[in-house]
Amino acid sequence: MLPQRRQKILAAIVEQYIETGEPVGSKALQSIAGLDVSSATIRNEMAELTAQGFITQPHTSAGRVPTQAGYRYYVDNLMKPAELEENERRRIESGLDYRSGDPEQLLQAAGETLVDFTNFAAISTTPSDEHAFIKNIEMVPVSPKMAMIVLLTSTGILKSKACRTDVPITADLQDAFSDIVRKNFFGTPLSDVNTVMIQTLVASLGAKALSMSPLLVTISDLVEAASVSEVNLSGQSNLLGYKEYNDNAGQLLDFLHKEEPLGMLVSGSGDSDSDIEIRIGSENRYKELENSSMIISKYKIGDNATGAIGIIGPTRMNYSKLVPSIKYLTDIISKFLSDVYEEESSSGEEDS
Amino acid sequence: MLPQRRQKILAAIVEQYIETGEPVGSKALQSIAGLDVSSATIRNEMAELTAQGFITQPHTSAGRVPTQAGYRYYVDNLMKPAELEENERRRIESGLDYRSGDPEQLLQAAGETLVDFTNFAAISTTPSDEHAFIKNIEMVPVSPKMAMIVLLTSTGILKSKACRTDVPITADLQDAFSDIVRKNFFGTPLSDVNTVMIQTLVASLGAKALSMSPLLVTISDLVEAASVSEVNLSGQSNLLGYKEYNDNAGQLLDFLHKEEPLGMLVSGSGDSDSDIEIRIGSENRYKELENSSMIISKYKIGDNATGAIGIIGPTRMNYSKLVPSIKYLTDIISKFLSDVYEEESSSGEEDS
DNA sequence: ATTAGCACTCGGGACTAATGAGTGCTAAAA
DNA sequence: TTTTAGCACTCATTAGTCCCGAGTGCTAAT
Repeated sequence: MLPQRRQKILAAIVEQYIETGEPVGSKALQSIAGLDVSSATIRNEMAELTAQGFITQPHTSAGRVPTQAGYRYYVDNLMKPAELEENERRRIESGLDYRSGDPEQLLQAAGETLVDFTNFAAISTTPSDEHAFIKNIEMVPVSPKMAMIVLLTSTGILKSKACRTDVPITADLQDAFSDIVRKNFFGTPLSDVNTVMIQTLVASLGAKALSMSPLLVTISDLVEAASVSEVNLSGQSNLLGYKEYNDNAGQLLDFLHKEEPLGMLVSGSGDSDSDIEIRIGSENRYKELENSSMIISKYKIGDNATGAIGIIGPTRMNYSKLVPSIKYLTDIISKFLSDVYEEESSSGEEDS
Repeated sequence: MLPQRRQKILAAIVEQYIETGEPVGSKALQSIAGLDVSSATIRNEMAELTAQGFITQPHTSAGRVPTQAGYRYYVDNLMKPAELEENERRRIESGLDYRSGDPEQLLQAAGETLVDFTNFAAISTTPSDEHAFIKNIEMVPVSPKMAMIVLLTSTGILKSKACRTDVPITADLQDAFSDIVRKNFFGTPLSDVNTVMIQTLVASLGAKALSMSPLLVTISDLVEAASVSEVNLSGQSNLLGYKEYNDNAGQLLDFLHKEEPLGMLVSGSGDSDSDIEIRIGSENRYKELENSSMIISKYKIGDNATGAIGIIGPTRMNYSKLVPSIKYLTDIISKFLSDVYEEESSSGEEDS
């Protein structure tokens, strides 16, 4: 634990640097930190902080800049989360519009809101619920040998896909299909639908197997698509403006562009004790992010489904202001989604 | 019309500049242009070309660079579209995968292909067909007071939206709904569905009006969504690499980010005599694009539906190579989509 | 009409000098 | 023992200067 005064100085350095982006020197600190000591004393403390690895100087004759460890210490011990102002609250709320009832849209909107609000890039995932089950499957004929299959899950995710069949689609076929679907899929957890399950089912169909097979494979595809939580990134171009990325912003954008690691980004470390996670610089496991920080917050729907939303920006970001904003946004999302979830859960299995 | 030799020189300048990005001088041209004249003669011609506004020099002691007018003249009169090599063909083809039957996906894939192939940004629109009509509308109950409405158009576009109802959804309601839908919407051109039409319909329902209203409004929304051709942009981050955008790439990306003008970009000038359109620098109506060129190609499905696909990049792009590539890609798209269209058109109105 | 020759221009790189913010250290003061 | 004043030192940054060389435009000869 750092001595009181040194903490104060570190906090002042971090906050000042976050605000101005310039290395901060001992003189400047004198007035900012509210300490009644001379700049020389502060310099001594700063030398200590430097030795301990919390701050560093870009070059000999410059002020100090927080290191990653410095940010970490600040975030863990010194930072006082700011109170959200009323107009900020409103701003966050007004960005979210949840009439549509579609979780994917809500998360998208939440991302956009964060982008507007923070001027960073935002990342969000649609809820993934290991206990989600199939609510409904519909087949909509499109042409003699083509149909749309529509899948709806208990979490409100809707997926659809076109499917070409080998044989013409007749009324009989449709009836048979909805029969099979009703018996085998309704209420089935998404995780239970896999290739083996589909093949076993096809095998059991006997004569109908040939005509049904493509349709069932399509169902499998849809379930797959619905299981994977979608990762959404927006506001990347905001990052271009920050001088810390300067010339190699392209690299970062390219990295963010290929979706694969994004899921990893938010899934992150398993310590679910805290609902908000701050990752600074190389704490992100990717070297492309070594100059970036993420603030990731998990939302919950009921007890099972979870997802995450957060931001990506330069390590020099206003943590104390951003954390409460993201927390607030997450709360709203959780509430919205839980409402719908409740509604749906209570609906039972009524059919027409 | 420029004299033969001057044309040759202009072409050489444009091509050389496109290749190297460096201003090209008289000496260099001597060997490139294949002219057996001295550099002094070439200088005289260059002076003429400069006077005519086709080329310019960045500073007094530098070589020449094509002006916008220079590119234009080159593109209109001098450029010989390159033959596509076999492996380039394959590369384009392999990027497109049209098993899914979903036009939106195909266009998306086409965009990605262009991005990979050209290293520029790609833009594409989904087909818009003024004669498109409603093929099917389904209602899928989700919870007591909530349903998914799914719309399918004759062009294969599928849209869905959640809808909250004021009264619980009963089997009766569902039957009534599909009855109304069948009678009033099936086969209706998208353009015929509008607020007035919906209101008239609601008014005619009498007692059922209250329960149906939200559902019908949702249909209206869906039709709206299906009518508007979606604009897709990808590969923006590629543009960061080009030094012509240097420091203000952010501006361009921001511009491309807000979707609104994108539709305008591709809809463009009405001269439909040529299926491929090249817009150089300020020929694009937006000042953010004054250093960019677009190559836009229109695809057709049957006789009605059209859309566009193209690229955006710095004016210094290899027009003679890109034009045939994009043309080829467009041909493939047209073919793919037309195939499905035929299939669907021939399907008639069979119902289950 | 073409060409050789030449003076001229000017961006960019290399080098130098001056500036000044900020430091670390030392020795005196509290 | 802690704090402070003072001072020499470092080094990024900026401005100034010089020089090089690619490329030009012009003129006079072919």
